[in-house]
Amino acid sequence: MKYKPQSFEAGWQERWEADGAFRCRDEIESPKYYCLEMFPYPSGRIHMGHVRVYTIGDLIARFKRMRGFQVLHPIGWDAFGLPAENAAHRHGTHPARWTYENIDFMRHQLKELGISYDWEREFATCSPEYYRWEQLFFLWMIRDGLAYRKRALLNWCDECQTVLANEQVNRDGTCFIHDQARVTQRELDQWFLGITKYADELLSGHEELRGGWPENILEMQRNWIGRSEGAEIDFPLAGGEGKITVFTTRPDTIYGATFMSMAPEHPLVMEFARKAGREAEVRSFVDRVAGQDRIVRSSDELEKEGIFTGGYCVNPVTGKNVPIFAANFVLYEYGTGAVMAVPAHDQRDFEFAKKYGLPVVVVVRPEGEELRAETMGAAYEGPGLMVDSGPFTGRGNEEGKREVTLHFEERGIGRGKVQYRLRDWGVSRQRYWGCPIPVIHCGKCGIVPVPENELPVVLPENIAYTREKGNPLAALEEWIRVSCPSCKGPARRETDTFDTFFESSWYFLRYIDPKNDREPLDPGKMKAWMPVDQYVGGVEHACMHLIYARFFHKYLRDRGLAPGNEPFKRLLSQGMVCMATLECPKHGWRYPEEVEAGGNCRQCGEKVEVGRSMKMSKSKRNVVEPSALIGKYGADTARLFSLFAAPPEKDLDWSEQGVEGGFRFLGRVYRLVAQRENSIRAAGAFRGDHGEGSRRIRQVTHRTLKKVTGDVEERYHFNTAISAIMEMVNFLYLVEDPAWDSPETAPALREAVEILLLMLSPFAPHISEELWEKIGNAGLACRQSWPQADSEAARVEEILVVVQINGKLRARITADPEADEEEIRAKVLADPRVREHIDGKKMKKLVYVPKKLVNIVVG
RNA sequence: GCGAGAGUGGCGGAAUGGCAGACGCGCCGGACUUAGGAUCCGGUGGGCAACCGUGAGGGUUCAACUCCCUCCUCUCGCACCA
Repeated sequence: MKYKPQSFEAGWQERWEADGAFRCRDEIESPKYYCLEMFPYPSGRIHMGHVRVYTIGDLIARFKRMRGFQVLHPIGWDAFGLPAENAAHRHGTHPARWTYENIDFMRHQLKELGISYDWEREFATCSPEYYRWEQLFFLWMIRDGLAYRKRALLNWCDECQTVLANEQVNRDGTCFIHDQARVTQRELDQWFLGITKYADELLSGHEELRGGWPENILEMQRNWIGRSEGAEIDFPLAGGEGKITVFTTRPDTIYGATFMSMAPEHPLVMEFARKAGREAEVRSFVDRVAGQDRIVRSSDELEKEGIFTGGYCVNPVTGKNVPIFAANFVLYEYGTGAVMAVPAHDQRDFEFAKKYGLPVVVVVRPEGEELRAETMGAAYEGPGLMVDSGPFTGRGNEEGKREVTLHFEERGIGRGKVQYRLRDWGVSRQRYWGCPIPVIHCGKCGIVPVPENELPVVLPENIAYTREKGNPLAALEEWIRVSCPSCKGPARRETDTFDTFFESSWYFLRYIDPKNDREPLDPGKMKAWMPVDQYVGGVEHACMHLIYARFFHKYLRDRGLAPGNEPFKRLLSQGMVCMATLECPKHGWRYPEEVEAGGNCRQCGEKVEVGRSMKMSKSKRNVVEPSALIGKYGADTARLFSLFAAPPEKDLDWSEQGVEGGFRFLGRVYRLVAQRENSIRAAGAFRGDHGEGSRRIRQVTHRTLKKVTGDVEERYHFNTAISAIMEMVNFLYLVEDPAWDSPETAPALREAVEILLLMLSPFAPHISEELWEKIGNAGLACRQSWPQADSEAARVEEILVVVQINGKLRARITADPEADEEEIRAKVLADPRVREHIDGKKMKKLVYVPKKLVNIVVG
């Protein structure tokens, strides 16, 4: 009679597989439902974050299946990426082998959790059968002018002889492997995708997503795309040819532009310095700033710094010469990399001007107030009237923005411009373990796309990991040397590979048609199955992945492959899994198993300090191994606790004791049913009430069913759904023994248990199957229809009305559910506790909230 | 600095503007038992009480955890967005 999940969970997993319970046919036979969780990077083993996201997705998938939908619930592997190469360097394992071994292990772990995937659709993005198609997409993008080449600055480590990701650069600007090596900026030709062409649509698409996506994610994307309206203005160079174009959102302040700031990386900076003989000092400033970590450079703490380049340009409206500075806060990647500085009306410029003694000229003043440059303690960034602005003086500054821009357009020295913060997507990576970029470099013809019929360009896997430095592909001469598809002369393959976000930008489409070897995607199937009805994943992908995937989908839509404008109808972004940290004064972070029950370090016996709950991470050792957890409590407990401990979008605090509670609850369910097994089997189907006991049981059953259905379907409040099920179980435990065998109540109890097991099935599927079978049912529980709540049975015979006097709770009365206001009012006023509070006082008001509350205001 | 969130018992958390603390953990008590760290049953915000209690202070309302304003603290994201 003991609940031993280890004795039956694996058996049910085999049964599901054998029955093809989660296989999804291509042909749609009932309303489709596409439930997708963000696919994992095969890092080695799954962690609690995975358990959480896949459990949430599985709950939804299983629920929708029982609701009669044809559910597509696939899984695969985001299998290209840096860690595989790092592992190769560290342990000498080939990235391919490392990756496929990890996949095998993690697949096993996911199966152990009992997630209801259609495994027939599984793929790894590192297989040529997958990536060949994105090579094709890329060729289309080149043809459509969406993919183009541009020089871009990258982190370069001389020791590694390769480009580093931002995360591989230490804070102090050194390499993560060679902490003596200074990371420098190097300009390389890179492939870019013109995502900014879709910037406006990515923004306006939010209208379609509103309601289905969390508002905070949309907000984050909005800020990421960062549309701003302003103007480009040309500043001629003083005493020479050429001009510098700036972007500004404040063309109305042009008369106050007293200097110009440029990004230190801007090529013109050194040019000015050379001409002015200031090369040495400017070079040292530029090197220092460029070497700074990006985070450091963008930090608020960073003091605004700059250096005079030696160059001047001319303010086009005042005609005055303005000095050009290189400044650490100007970003090369945004706008034109140069900013007109208006110290009176921009705080950064103000601080900069004060520091370097540059003139401050007021050109906008708040209405009805004076503003004097000499007495200003900070920039005035608010609205007002334009002053000292030539013909625009006296104009409101909002109006001025438009008129100044118009004026420039007429003179041909400026133009209105919408600028995005979003930048085009650089997809080139100088790495081995990625999808080869299918182009060939020919000395004569330049860049030549690999002909479509020669795809895929297969990533050669027969490489030895002896080479320590650089991209191993670059050393594979036999692979690199090809003849030019165009002139047949000698040429060389591109050795860069794609950013791995490329793979994750369309995998959700490929799941619909994973085996197609004639074309990337069958448009008919796409039309039938897209969009993804529910996408589940972490908030860390709010901007990059989710914007790239939306962009890709829009591009494929334009190519006629993907239907609709948006790929993900609903998004659930789940919170992090956190756990308290344990810190030994001698040994630092401790794993839970490194600490004795009494709270002392196993190694030294010192008292271990229990720290606040933080995101689970190996480095802090505050982790729980899913497999260990499943081994001890079973998959159902792991799942149940993940869903019960917090609502999905909030962070979840892991607690071993909480897990125990979940296990105990499932044990209670198990014993409740297993102990009554024979009685339940013997009971007939429910055919109508037989008295008060039966009615009461059915009332609880159907009220619970109603609540659980609503919580899962409408509110996505899985934790409260579970607590409702717990209440129902508590109730069933209080049912007296004879009732289980009495013909009056047994059928209602049988119905209660069946509904209980079906409700539990998406949360804790294994125990539900086990008990479902135990009470004599043949088919799989997960294939049953979600039960229908009988609202007649759920009806209560009495309602509780709360009585407040002056807003304070003073009494409770019960009434007939059909009672009208008159009856309830009379009943309330007759209540002795109410009389006590109102007698002798003047009744000013009586508020009646139907069937719920009466509030009497007395004076 | 900007942006997004969150502050409710000892803990995780409940509560369409309508009984604050459902459910679970922990703790306390009881039953069963040779035994209990199993199981079952019950109790459990503070205060002797009137009452007081949802980060602090204001406001709106018959009624505020919930709406509005000011502030504090914490978490997350960020590319100083000109």
